[in-house]
Amino acid sequence: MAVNATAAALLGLLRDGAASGYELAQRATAELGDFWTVTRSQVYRELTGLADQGLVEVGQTGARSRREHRLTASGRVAFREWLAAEPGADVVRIPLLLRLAFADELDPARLRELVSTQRAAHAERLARYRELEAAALATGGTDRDLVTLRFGLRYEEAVLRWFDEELGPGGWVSGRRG
Amino acid sequence: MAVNATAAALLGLLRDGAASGYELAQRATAELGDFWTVTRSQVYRELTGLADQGLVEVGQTGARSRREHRLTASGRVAFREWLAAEPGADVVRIPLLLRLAFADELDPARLRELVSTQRAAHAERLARYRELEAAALATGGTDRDLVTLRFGLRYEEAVLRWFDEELGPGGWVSGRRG
DNA sequence: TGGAGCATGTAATGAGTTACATGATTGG
DNA sequence: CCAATCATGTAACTCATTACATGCTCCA
Repeated sequence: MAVNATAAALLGLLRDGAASGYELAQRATAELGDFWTVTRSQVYRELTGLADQGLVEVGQTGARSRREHRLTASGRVAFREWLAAEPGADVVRIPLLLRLAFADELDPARLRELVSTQRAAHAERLARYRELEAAALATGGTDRDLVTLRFGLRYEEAVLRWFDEELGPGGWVSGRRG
Repeated sequence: MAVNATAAALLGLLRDGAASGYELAQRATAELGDFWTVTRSQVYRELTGLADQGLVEVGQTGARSRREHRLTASGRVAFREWLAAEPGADVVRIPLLLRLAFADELDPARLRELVSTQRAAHAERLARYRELEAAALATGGTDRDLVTLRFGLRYEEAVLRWFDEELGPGGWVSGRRG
């Protein structure tokens, strides 16, 4: 009864109550959105698989062909098994890095532009995370609730520092060295 | 003539000379390995597409069905276009984070184990990056050659700090708080 | 000279994204 | 009552990984 991470995430979300695929996709975005993206299509595909394995139970078809999915006992077991299994390797893919690796053939002005746009995007994310953190703390969030958010915070901070120290004024993108 | 990032990477690597798919896969691992993984199967798939579009030229079939691929003029143009295009969004997927989000249902001892295994893996990577950096500096590597490596360094440093401050002694995984 | 290992490529499968179709609700 | 919007799901496609097959080379 091995499930993949995305299917497992759905099982995890179903602990909060039965749901349609649409709802699950929403829960996923709300609760995991920033560090584990799941699209609706994935949800439906995985739910089909989970139902085939008896890990979720599909209810009657309601309005707008809505089908509610409920976690079964074996679904809960499978979820716990996945939870205790060794996590897979991280996937980190930064399109900007790939371009930097080949930047010898890129016009310097355009390069500076790319870099500054990307930096702005990261700065924005960091700002958002800070707001989320403040909001969580204000409403009594525990460390537990914040671990994943804090990961995001540290990640964005590190990335920004990298931008500024490696690519900023003094870095090779602005033309002083390299 | 829009190409995806992986195909573009192959075009970029082909600037260093014609190559078989196998060789390209090796170059990709050697030169981009740590921040842009490319499998052999991907290489062949993309090469087929690139050949169809006339962006690479396929030579005669040699020993072991080896086919050499050469960058064409339009291939070079397509490469430059990709290079100057806006990079896509980062993909960062950390299976451990997903587990942490659901860790309420995980046995604390097992959780500590998972965390410590993952931490060790990151520490190892950091050490490797540091060696690579030292080696690069020793052989006269410029900042340009080091940007991507430095990204990896900062990333791993940030991740380790996160481990230690959020999950280490005092963090909720070791049971003091939360 | 034959087997270990490298070089080369293919097939099958799984995961993720984009685009599409349609049925209910609801506020104006 | 109808137009906008939300809820729901499907189909088609692209991208990525795993498993497989086979042909050279080379050295013990």
